[in-house]
Amino acid sequence: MRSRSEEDYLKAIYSLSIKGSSTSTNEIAKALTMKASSVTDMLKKLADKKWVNYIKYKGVTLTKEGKQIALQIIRKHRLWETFLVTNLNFKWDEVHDIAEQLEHIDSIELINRLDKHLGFPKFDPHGDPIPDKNGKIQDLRKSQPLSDLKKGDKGIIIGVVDGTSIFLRYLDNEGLNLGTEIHVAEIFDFDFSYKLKINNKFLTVSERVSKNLLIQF
Amino acid sequence: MRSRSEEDYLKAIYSLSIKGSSTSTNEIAKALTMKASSVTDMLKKLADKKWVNYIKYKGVTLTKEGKQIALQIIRKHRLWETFLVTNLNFKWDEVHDIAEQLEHIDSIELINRLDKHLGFPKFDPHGDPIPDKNGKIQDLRKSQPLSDLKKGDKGIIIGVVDGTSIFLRYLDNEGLNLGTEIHVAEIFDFDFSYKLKINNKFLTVSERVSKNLLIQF
DNA sequence: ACTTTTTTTTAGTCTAGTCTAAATTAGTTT
DNA sequence: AAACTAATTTAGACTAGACTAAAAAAAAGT
Repeated sequence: MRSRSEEDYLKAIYSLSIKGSSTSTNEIAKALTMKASSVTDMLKKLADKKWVNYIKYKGVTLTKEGKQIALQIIRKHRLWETFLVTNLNFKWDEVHDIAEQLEHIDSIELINRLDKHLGFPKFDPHGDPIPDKNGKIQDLRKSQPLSDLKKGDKGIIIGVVDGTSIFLRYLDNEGLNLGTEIHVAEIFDFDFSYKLKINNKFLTVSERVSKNLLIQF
Repeated sequence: MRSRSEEDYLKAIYSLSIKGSSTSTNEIAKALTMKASSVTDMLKKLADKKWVNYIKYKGVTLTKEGKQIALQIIRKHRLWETFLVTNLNFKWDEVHDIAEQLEHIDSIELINRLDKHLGFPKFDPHGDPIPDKNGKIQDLRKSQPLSDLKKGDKGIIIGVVDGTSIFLRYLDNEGLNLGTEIHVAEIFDFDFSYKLKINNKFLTVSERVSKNLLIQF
């Protein structure tokens, strides 16, 4: 059995090792808002359980088993987020904290049935890929920021680069939801803002927004 | 904030006070498979938080606030059970352990939306009433055990008296699901077994079963 | 009413997971 | 390479929530 705390650490280590391979004590501490000394303690426990490779002062990596556990937690998190948005009509910026709790519910059968119920989605409402029951992640969906599109291009919104709450709320307000089809009507050279055509209405967004919105390739 | 442990105690005390009003330390210990000394410790903490009225050696009752909390946990438990059975196709005997975890997820918004999604059900798959968001419980559904019916009577299965796993599995196997309409074709005097007509098929059940099945009035 | 049994509480111990403060190691600068 | 700085670990303390064993109170039996 795994404690909730152990799962939080494994997930954090996984996320941090996406960029570089090895992760430092301080990085983990910051990610979990804990003190470095607490992290050291836990890393020893995780190493005893063979979920991480840990060498004093040298940082930490996940073992195969540790990575598999992390992927299953991420799978649960993203499936629950999908459920909350598509079945319970939550906005995509409201679901994170609830999914953070639901991801620790312990039942493989539950999560496989939820997966089926949702139609085996490959991406969550933020556009992040959902690992399958074996931990396999679909090749990243081909996408580019809106700012790479040219006048006349079309595409579908499939995610965001920076998922902060304020930004997601803005998108929601403007009707820029996941799955919305957009059409670049105009690009204004002087400030690189984009005039979009969406369902026969026009909307102009700033350069900043255009760099943050991911459009299906 | 409440810990999972505190919630488990409040729920147990609520369930035990359905019959008698006051509950003893030993009863709680047995219900939670803990030692009496652990229960005493926790009762003091719950009393400090004004969730129970506790007098040494004299047993314990819930305060208004404590009862309200217990009802909300029961509400969550039963709504999740309903979700698992009606949306994810679990059998009614498979859902208890999972609901036991889900009932501690902390989000009022989540549970209200789940309630709406399920169509504001008044009873869970076991036939137990679901408290509403104010903790109100609908008057118990009028029901009687099958053993009270006479030859020729009709009714709908709405619950069970004893919800042990073996029994529920038996029912499932025989096609005796919640909501199934039954018709008493014959009662055999020599052993009080019941011959039922269900969707034009016949099925005989023992006296024991007939006392355990609740039929809508 | 006195003794025995049962129930409940107290006192002290243990573990997981956090913290602070001090010590150690690694990295960087001169 | 010595000295300083930053990162990491160690040592020791704390809390919640469980436990065991012993003491105290209540209930039951004679």
